[in-house]
Amino acid sequence: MLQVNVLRQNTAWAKERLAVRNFKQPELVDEIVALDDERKKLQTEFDTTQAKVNSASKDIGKLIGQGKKDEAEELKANVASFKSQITGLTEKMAAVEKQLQEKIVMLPNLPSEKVPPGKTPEDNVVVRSGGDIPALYAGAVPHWDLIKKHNLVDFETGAKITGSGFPLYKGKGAKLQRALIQYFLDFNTAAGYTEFIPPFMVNEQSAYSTGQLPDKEGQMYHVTEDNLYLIPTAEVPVTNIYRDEILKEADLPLMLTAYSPCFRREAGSFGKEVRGLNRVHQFEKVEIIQLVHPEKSYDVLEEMVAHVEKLVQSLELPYRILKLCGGDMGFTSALTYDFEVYSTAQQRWLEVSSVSNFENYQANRMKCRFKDANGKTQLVHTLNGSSLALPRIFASLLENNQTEQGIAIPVALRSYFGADSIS
RNA sequence: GGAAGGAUGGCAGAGUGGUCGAUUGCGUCGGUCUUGAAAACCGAAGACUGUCACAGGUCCGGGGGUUCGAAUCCCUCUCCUUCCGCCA
Repeated sequence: MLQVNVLRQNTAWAKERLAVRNFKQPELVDEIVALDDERKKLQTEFDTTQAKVNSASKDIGKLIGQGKKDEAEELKANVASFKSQITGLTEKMAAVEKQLQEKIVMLPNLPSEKVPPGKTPEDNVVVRSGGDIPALYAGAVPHWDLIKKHNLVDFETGAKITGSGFPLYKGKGAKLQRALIQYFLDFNTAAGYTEFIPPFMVNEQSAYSTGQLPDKEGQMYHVTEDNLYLIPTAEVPVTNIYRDEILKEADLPLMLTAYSPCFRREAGSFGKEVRGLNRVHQFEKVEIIQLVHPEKSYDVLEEMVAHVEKLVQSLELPYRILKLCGGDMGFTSALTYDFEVYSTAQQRWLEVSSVSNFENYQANRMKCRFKDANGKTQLVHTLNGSSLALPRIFASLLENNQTEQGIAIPVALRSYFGADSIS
């Protein structure tokens, strides 16, 4: 969440920034500042009253020690009036704090100055592209047909076991999936990331810290019996490793990577959008996460984009990198780059990675800080990105590499997959 | 699931109603000494809030209660450890 002090000191600027993402309630900023002022006023009042009680209590202790029972009793009577004031103030403060909290979590992150204006995905800006779109042979088909032909994924049985959107990978399909995961993790750890396998369910607090709650409640599967959520991305458990921690400046940057299945309810899409592996309820993903010094986060964002770009290049896929416009950015992000690969048989771009700088938005919710050179505690900046999401990579590999003989496996993957092709 | 015992500052570990925000040890950071380091000695270090700066307030797993006063007593929740049961 945003820091109230920042809003107080830069109210006009904050509203301007929120307008970039077409945020509809700029008046919330004023309301939040006003509530915080009210909170401070009550707090001061509370503190001075409490101070009186504290000093009286000390005096009572001394008087009893000296055997002056009567004087002690007199003081006790005085304290009683303060107590009722304190009770009233406590109630008021709790009410104000509750309102403040409710409103401040409704504010999304402030977009960075680098975010292009715009409302829809059409307004995203292509910053780079690479790889060649292959010329497919006449009989080329979309990945769902290739999957059938080579018996790689069984959607129907997945639907029988669980429901639609829960693919059952089998045979070479399962092997390819495993090869990709292994390759991605090796690629990330070689670049200095430490590998984790996190819990696949998180509690409320963790989901709240990274911003899935309270905003995107419906996106996650919720196990009500134990009040746990199935993770929509490894970002949630892995970022939360450092919740409520005060790190040393020398610890930064922390570079973390993790494989996990991801569970998303994603209601509302239909048709081509969700055909095959384009959009599913359970998918695999390898994530990279960094916790960094605030001054470095934008450089690190570019590094992470370059890292993912190298990975995509090594898979020999045609890709482009988009800088997301204000209207298309996630709630907690300050700047996001999306990676898309071209799915040649479907003739459409598929998002395979999203790399974001959250600045201190998540860190403020998580209370993740570090001690700087002057001994001051500051919030860290957090970043994350997919490196990479599996299903669409899987789909585009099949589509782009299909020939009349079968499906060619990119060189980088061959030792992991154990073969040059699927035929 | 049953039984018992725990949760205190970076770590270990005292503290069972009043000068305890907390003894001590280790670790950390300064300084002295040293060519440098180690050792030794001296000293400094918690977090949050708040203030121009002080002051003040809050924090001993979370929440609630008793009391003039709670790390300390009571209730409750969570987590951990050990034993039993079950189990990949």
